[in-house]
Amino acid sequence: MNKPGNTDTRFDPSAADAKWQARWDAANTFAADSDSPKPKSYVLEMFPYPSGRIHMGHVRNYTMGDVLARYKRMRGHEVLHPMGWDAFGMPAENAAMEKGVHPGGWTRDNIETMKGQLKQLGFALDWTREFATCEPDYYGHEQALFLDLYEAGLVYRKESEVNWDPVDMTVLANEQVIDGKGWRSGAEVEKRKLNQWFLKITDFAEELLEGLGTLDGWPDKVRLMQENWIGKSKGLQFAFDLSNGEKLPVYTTRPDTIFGASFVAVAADHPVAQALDSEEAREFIALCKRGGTTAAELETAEKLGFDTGLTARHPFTGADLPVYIANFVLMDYGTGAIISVPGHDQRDFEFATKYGLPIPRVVAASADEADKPFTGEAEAGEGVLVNSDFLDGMDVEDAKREVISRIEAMGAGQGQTVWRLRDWGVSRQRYWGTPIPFIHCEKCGVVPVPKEQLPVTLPEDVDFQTPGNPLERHASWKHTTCPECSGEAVRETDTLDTFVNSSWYFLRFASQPADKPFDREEVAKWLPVEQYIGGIEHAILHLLYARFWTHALSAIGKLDFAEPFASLFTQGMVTHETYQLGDGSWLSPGEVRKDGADWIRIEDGAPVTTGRVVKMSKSKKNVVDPDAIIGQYGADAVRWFMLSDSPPERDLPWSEAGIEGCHRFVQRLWRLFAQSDANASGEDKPLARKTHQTIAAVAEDIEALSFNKAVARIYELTGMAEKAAPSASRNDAIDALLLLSSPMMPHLAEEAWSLAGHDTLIADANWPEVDPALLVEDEVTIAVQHKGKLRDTLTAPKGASKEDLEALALASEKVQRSLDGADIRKIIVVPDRLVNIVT
RNA sequence: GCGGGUGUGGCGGAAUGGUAGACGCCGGGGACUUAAAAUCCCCUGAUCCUUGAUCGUGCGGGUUCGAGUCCCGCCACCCGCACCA
Repeated sequence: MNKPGNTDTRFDPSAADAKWQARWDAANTFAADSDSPKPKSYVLEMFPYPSGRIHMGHVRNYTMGDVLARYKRMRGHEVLHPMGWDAFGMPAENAAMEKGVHPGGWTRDNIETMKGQLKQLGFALDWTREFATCEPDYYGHEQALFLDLYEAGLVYRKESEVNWDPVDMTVLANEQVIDGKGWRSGAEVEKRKLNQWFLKITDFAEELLEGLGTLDGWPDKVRLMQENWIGKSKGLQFAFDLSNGEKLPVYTTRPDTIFGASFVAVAADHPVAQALDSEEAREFIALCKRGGTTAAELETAEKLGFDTGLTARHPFTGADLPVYIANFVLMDYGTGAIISVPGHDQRDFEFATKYGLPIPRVVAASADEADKPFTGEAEAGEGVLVNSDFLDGMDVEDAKREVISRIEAMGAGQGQTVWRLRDWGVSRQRYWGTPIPFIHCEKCGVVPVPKEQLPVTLPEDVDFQTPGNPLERHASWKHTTCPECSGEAVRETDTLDTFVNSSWYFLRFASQPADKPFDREEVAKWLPVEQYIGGIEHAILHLLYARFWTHALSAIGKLDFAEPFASLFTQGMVTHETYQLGDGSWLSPGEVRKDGADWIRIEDGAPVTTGRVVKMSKSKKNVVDPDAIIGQYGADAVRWFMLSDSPPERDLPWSEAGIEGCHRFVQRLWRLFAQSDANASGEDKPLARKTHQTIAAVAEDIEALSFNKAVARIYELTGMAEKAAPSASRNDAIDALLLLSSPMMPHLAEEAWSLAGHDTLIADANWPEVDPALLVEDEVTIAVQHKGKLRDTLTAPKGASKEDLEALALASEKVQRSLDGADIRKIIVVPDRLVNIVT
């Protein structure tokens, strides 16, 4: 270390932040070189939607990725750490409607603002690869990929009942309907029939499920959520002979309970139900359709049925089972018809109870409980088969196999796998999205736009004063000629779901040729993403779609790997206390202050109640704007706060006191450096040890993404160095502290590094080497226990023998007092750790 | 209902089955200062008979020389899915 003696003892972020950000930019420090011989690391955070301003959630997400990216660089990796914009989507159109601005202009303005904010935070991003998905040089390639998938038979169009959001006037995917309401608008979703474009994600159901097993770097929670979403179930499909001579296929996962069947039920929109022409039947079907789909309604919905008068012949007993229309049977799962076994399925139990149908027992805990009555609910568990003819005595699994093989032998049905996953409807009746590259011709039908005519670009002159799709209303845009017959034709006016945009952006970051979406070899240099970081809210939608695109592109030979993200980390939210007036209205943190033990509104002293600490949201006004905080404390303090205290997967409660503390530490570390004596000499062994232990531990912590622990260790070493007398060891400790904290506080680290006489950037420095000899202590503290409780601690040389430790422990006065002459039965010695005396 | 997770001081949280509460925040006391800011030092789980001891990681059991950590049974809260046959 070589530092001028008169270094200012205050660190001024307002000068240093901009200075170093400009240096990194000028030197292209963080541009990733695909041809570098170094090992490659791709660190990616979920790219933001340009909603207007960066919020604290972004800051936390990108700070974590940044620390990892900078750390990897210091570890000699060539790091790809890009940033871009998920720039299509409805808020832009809402802004257009509300403020009369163009969605494109609004979006591009937001991008500029937010990019400036990200730059202020000093992220080590490769801005040369930046793109926005709303520009033709991105979405044009997306259209090409969509056509590739079409050629591979993975894109199709069909009329289907869709979830129509009456407020946003658009179609929603199943995944975008939450409790029967639109995920964005919150409006009650209606059913409509429309011609829709679909992606055949179901072709990959098995693959996507199996792939989860290879994703060791993913949280179990997310894998499980995806597994449940894909929803594989194995069972039996077989057909009943109906009394009207028709066949009725049903699906069941419990073929073992077939002898317990007491009725058959079909969905209201099942053909068997639709074919009934009585007035009562039509009324009942209408009643079912009206039934709400919200969680609360489903929970409390009474089981309702309508006896069709038809009967179904049991394949083994020959008994005639009544056929009902039931409101709890879903048309789009299995065959839309079920075989009902009330004894062993709760829904069937409720239904049978209501309509007085028999509830036979066919599974019991043991054979002698074959006639045990039910206690008010169905028993869905394991057991042994009873009252079931040839199945009696078998366990559930054997009985399933037996029934399936007998049904198969009879030719009445077969074992079958059913999935919960549906194909992905990607049509949106929206302007601000990727135009779907197809043309409708009266003569030739639906014709893909030839690739050489891509991109199909959005028209700029559109109006948003009328609801619905502006592309549909545009005077000229949709009128074109058919690529096949050259006759008059119209363009598809639907645009793609924005989840398509985010399903391949990570490929485009890795490789962006002008003439194609990506270069396969170039992509292979970087992918899969080594560490992907984002919010848990994307556990299913985005992550499943992105996996599907990668699997699909791999299947059609465009990629050499199927899974895009080797490791996934889902960070917690940034939360803040909430403030409310007596009338329930929310106040922002800036409007209130603490007055003694109470909280009041600054403006008029009105009493304020403090509420739960919840996710920052505009509606509860508990937001803190990053810009203001950066202006006040500088980027490093904000970054440090984002990493401190809370484990990254948990929520982080923002507090004024917390950021103050971080600011204090920034200054404290700076002061330690500024007030050090560069010419000091001499060794301080304990400090040197602590330094090397810290280097090793911080590296481990960062690799495990345990930033809060890394932060705590840096505090510890700082504290020890502050108290130590000047020495060469102390200067080494300060050097190490600058290096270790440089991924977290890069501006301070650069400033100090340059003042210390380095003419290179600390961003380009290597992670400090650990001296293994200094990792081990030569003296250790030994705990001495008696009766399982700590009685004394003593110091012993590292590696002392059991006998020595035993003797040392027994020599302790405190231990002797505790023993009080009792007989010693046993002494347990854990070397370098403890001695436990048992009496 | 099904599945998963989490419970440790006033708060955020540490702790390979081996000294519970590292580190930070808040709070209290003191130093420096004309004063303030900044900074520094000390204290800060509870209780008691306070040189010390007892209790203490949601609750109840268990395994162990030793349990926040492992096992069994509960409770509370959070998240996901949800008439999926």
